[in-house]
Amino acid sequence: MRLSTKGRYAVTAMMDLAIHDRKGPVTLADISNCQDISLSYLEQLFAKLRKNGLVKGVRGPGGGYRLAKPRSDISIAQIICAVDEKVDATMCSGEENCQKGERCLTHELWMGLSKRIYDFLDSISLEDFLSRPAIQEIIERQDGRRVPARSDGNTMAWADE
Amino acid sequence: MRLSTKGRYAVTAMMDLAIHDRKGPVTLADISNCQDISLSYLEQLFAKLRKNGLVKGVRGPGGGYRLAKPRSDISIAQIICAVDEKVDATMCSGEENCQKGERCLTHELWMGLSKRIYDFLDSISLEDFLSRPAIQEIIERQDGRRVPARSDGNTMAWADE
DNA sequence: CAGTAGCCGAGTAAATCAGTCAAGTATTAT
DNA sequence: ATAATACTTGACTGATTTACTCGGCTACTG
Repeated sequence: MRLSTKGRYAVTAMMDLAIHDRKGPVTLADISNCQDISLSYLEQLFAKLRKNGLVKGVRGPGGGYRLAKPRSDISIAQIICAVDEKVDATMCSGEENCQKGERCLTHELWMGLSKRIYDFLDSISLEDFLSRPAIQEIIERQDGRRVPARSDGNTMAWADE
Repeated sequence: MRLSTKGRYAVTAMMDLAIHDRKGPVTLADISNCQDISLSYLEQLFAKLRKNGLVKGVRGPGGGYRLAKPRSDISIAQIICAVDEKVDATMCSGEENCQKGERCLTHELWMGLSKRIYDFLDSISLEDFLSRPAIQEIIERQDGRRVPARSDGNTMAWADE
């Protein structure tokens, strides 16, 4: 399992989505604004998240993305694996011929290690993180930056151009 | 903290070093043979490991590398951080102005997450891994591939050229 | 049917990875 | 001392990944 900034972007976006999921679909444009992630990059990430059954796309006006499962059923590990697509940690891809036909030191070492990291990340759900008080504060502050309520009639999407 | 193949190479090499450290300095050429890692790449990794006080270089004939500390005092986390050099997980590098002067969601999220991963990896020492039975087997098998005992008088360094 | 918003693919600059090559310098055995 | 050993340093490279843009398409809603 690889742990890179790519995974962080995905987790952050999923957090944002989880926070606002109750009020209906969330647009990528909103997430892009709030979390400062490029819209097109988000599209790529969400394409993978969708293929892995973590989110559902809702098309048309008023559409956006929704979580495909309850917050508590989505772990950090699932998100990272979805965008990294290379779950495999060993270079011998599961076979044990990595070193001249035999199992290498790395095999035992990294298999065990990455399994434990995976288990750890898999034990943390979106729900777990959202319930932390420090997170709650940030959520409230960021809400100010969000596009005003949709039913308001004026989305102001064009306003700053 | 980043988790990539680079870190794995470093950990594997350190494992190999830890295994044979008792018999005196270990050459990078030996590690290169046993673990199938490019010699020049090992040189780069060990330069960083040395700067971070994890290994000591011993020059001259019969030289090589030694652990700078007891096996039990070297954690997986230390090794990975040494070669990745970017311990920092947030993009705002510890400052909290990542998002237009304020703290971003990522900040809380990833700081907590990467701290827990770090703590986890930091709780595993080289000693811990070496004591595992499955590892012991591999060590014994790999020893056959090693350059014959040094005091033998015939290093055969030129033999296969 | 017009507009919103997801969907898809090609393309790209920059960074990182994994490795090579070449020229050193320090140490030790003889 | 001198040669051999072995670490040290730096420049350089191809491949891959990251993060991102652009352009066009499709499905859906009001």
